[in-house]
Amino acid sequence: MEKKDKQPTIKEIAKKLKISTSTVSRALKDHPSIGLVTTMRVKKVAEELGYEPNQTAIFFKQRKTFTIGIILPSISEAFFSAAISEIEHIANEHRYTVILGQTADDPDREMQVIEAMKKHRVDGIILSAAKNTTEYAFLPLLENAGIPIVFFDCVPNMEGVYAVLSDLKAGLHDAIDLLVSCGHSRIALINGPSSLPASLERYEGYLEGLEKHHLHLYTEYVEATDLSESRNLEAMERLIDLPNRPSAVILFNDYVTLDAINACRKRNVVINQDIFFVSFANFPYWKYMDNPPMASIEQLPGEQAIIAANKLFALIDQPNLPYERIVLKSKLVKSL
Amino acid sequence: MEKKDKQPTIKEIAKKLKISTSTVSRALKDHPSIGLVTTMRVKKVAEELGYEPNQTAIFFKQRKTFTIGIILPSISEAFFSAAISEIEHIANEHRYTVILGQTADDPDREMQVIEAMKKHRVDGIILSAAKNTTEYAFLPLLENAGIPIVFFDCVPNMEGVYAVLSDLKAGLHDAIDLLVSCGHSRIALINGPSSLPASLERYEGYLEGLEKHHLHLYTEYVEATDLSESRNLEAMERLIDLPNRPSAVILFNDYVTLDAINACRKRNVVINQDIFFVSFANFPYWKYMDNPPMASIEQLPGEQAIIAANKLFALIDQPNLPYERIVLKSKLVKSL
DNA sequence: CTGTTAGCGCCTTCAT
DNA sequence: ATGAAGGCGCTAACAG
Repeated sequence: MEKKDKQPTIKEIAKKLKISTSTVSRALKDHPSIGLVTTMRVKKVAEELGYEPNQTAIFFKQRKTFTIGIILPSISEAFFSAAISEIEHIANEHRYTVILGQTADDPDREMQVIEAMKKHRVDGIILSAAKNTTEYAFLPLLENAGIPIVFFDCVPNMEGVYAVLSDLKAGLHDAIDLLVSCGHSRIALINGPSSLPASLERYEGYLEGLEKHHLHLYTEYVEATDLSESRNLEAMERLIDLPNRPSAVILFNDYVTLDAINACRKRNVVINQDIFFVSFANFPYWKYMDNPPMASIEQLPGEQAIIAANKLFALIDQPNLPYERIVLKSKLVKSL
Repeated sequence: MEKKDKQPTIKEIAKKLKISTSTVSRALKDHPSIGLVTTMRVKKVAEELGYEPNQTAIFFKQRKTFTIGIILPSISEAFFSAAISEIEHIANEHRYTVILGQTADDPDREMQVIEAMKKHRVDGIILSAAKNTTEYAFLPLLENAGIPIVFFDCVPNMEGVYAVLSDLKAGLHDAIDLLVSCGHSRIALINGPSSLPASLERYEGYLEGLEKHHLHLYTEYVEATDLSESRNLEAMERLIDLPNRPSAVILFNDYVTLDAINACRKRNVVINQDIFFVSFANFPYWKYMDNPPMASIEQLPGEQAIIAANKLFALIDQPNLPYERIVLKSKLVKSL
């Protein structure tokens, strides 16, 4: 199982030059106290031997791995892969490496991944929590191990953490303002599972929005789905079948919206004519669709990720920054 | 910069129990020669202290990091993020960690990322090469360092490597067969940059397909784009404006297709009526579109990734497997 | 300027 | 069944 590789070490360089390893070590990093000639000679031999410092030894010695972990429910979702992409960029600028973990929204998997990262001695973690994580048992563990963690997007509802998130409520208010200004009063909501904080937030924003415009809350206008395709379709079909069909629907996210669009197609309900959609944008391809939602509430995965990453690197340099909850105002983007 | 963390070590456990570190080390891994009682006592203390083995030390000692690198042009592209997701899964089953690098299709970045991974002493690398990498200068480096590498999707056109790719030509033949069977004879191709092997392969497949059906090759039916939105649009517009406009177009990939769809919309050319598309599938959302291509040549990112990952883990266990080029037959998927 | 020494945490012969 | 000792590759006091 051992690698057969016999990579050159500073020891060999030292032997070859009949000098000490410390001199080699210093020369290699241009330590000022080493003579120019020695430095040159060392570098030459290093070059010849194809020497490369053994990072694993350095990590070990420095007690630092120059590695951060990103943990997400799912890598392949556009929202998250956009985030990873940005974080990788920033990490790269800081000469850090990124290691990756997927939780599939399973709190147990999440715990495992975090423990694995802790074992790897990552210097920090960026986490978008599994949607139904309720206990953050890993927080004291990480705290204890001195590993800073920054949450983003799906963040615990508590003090004493670093978190970056988008303010969904503001987006919802804007959405309802827009719909009302377009003459809508029968506004429905297809929400996500009630277990999610994200769902609660949307619901509250929805209520507040209605209230602000003195619109009545029809309970049959509030649907919930577990985000599966079939449930998404059913939820939309129920709304379509209502005697007083809503004229506008706000949807939990773009994937729900895609299914809702299909439901409308099946029922011959014409989007942006018989019914109007406002969605939470996770889907970068609306501009290619014939019937996009009239507006999307942009959750800015890239921006969230960038802020989270910068915060993490700040924490790695300076571990005792005050806890902070950075809330990005989600922006309403009109597509029509 | 040093972490203040003072995590417990086997030494502390040893001191506490007044036994030697070697005993602790062995007890912790249930070495048969350690008495049951000692083992228990050791484990108990380890538990109490919240001991966790320092992986960086183990990596260092074992000369193995249980880490693999994935290097891709862009993490956020659906094709690649699907691949990452699968690879992360498999790595996880093998108790391996995944580190990530993006090249943005830049050969220099690619080289840097590979060097970084080499420094990290990853146990293996999975690489989808930058689209315009022509020299694979890193191969001897990795060879030398004993780091196995498996290419996937975008692979070097040479012997002596492990590669997984999909057979685009077969897909193209199927596509042309299908189009001809639907009565098309004016079949165009919007290809990618001629520098890409992937473009060449498509072009050859296209020629072969035409030939098979004794169709004439009209040079004006072959467009190329650098994959930018504007070039994609222009290419399609030129085809639309031809006096003998093609009745079907095969497109380099789905993103080109999306733009081509928009070009048609602008020009009031109705898709799946005035003109038909066959694309290479990188886009999982056609089922939600009103005017999808009539068929897609599926490149199976997930499958490619799974095979590549399995191959890599095989190589990590057994470094001298014969070189192999695994070609997946790309499947034509009809959407209409 | 350069060498000596010691040690990071763990594992592994080799003794006992 | 356990301990002692040495070393992985590199760095960083501390001495010269």
